[in-house]
Amino acid sequence: MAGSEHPPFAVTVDLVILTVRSGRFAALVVERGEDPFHGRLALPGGFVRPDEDLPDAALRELREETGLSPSLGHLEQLASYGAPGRDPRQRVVSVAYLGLVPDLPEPVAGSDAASSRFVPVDDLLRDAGSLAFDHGRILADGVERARAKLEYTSLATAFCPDEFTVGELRAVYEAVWGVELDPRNFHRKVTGTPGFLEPTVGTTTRGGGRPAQLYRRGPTTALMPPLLRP
Amino acid sequence: MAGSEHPPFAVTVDLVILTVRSGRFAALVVERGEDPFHGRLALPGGFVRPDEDLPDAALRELREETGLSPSLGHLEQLASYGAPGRDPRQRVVSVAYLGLVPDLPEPVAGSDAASSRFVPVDDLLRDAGSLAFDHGRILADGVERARAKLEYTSLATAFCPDEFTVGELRAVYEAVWGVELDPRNFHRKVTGTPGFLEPTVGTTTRGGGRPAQLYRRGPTTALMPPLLRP
DNA sequence: CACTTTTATCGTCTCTTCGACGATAAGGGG
DNA sequence: CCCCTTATCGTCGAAGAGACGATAAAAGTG
Repeated sequence: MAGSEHPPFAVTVDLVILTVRSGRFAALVVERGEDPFHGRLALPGGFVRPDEDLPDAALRELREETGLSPSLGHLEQLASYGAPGRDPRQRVVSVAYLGLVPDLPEPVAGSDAASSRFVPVDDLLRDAGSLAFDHGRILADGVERARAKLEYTSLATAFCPDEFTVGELRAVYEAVWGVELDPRNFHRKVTGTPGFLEPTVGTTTRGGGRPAQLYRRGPTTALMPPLLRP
Repeated sequence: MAGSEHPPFAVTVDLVILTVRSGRFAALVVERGEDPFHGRLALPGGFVRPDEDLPDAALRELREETGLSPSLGHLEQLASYGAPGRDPRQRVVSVAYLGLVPDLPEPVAGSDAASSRFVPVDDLLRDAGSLAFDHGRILADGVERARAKLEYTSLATAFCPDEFTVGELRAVYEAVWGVELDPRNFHRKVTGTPGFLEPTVGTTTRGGGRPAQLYRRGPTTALMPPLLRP
């Protein structure tokens, strides 16, 4: 409001990058190479540049830390965290972004953090303090947001490759929610929601059993009615 | 990430304070008394102090601008906005908060902004640019969040006084969503959801017609199944 | 006071959707 | 060929939602 001088703040972006990897819901973390929290795990992130928009900073950090572009997947703002003392060095307000990416060969370690890797969220959240700063809370918020959005959006497909089967999509839901879903009811629901899945010409038999129809993401983003957690 | 010097940022909070006032969904705005945007309407807000947490800054601004404490009502973080150039004076990252308050006698004009008042959101959103800075977008985001949360939470009661009738609650939904709801189905839904409403001893006849049972907020926060917009 | 208007509250009917689960289809491995 | 695995289709019963009729209880009006 006032035109007076403002206090000094640093602004960073932190990234909650989630994927499903061999049946486990996992988040991307880096090992810190300096104090504070030297050697501890942390979310990837970094300072916003003077003339950079917040989503651009998030995309840049994602690219730097993982070599990923979220063209595959999804990136959205999660929340901001600015408690005094959350960074012992200075006052930092961090804008967290939530990204969902398909299972990748390897999180191609970029320049910033050669030590980046995916770790199951259960392990990271088991005890608060396994992550540096307040990253445990940020991760928990991101995980809950992702779990909630699977219910009423088609975002689960962001965890899948370009083409996928209903069974693979179900495995995403089961890993993210940590539950088992009835294959028959799940199949009815996702194939019966117009615009959720678009069948392709191919079928596949990866995974054994009867060959399954391959699908691609459809144009629908909102699931109405939703697919509720049991 | 790096310990190098950070660029200069200012951090502010902006408030989207919503209420339902004589049947209209309205937001609190102030008239700016200085450049830029002198004389234009804007959301209340201000700079975060050096040792102040973000929610504390939001509560302080709310109190300063309206004399309100959100003990009645609800306050949650909405999103952050930090595009370069959104404030022509300097680089500002603003953390927006969403507040829901019951209808008040008058938005007791505080010290900062004697000109604060509630204006129907339709009027404010009709043309982008009716609000200063990017406050039109922030308001739109807050309005959409409020509309969505009425579906699957009991937050509509935050717009009501301590005791209220089912009809008054329905009027909240109708004003926020801009639709008409069937009084019978609505009554069945809200009284049939355990923990949503707790009956009190009294009844009232304000508004004419048959006297109505008075209710208080119940402990339930999540509406399951939700009350969907028509 | 009889009558109309207004709002509240209770019920009924139908349709959709969901969860549980049976049945069949179509691959691979022995 | 038999078995195991996964995919896909169907059926049944219960729950919830929208449409809407019916009754209740006040205030206003002649």
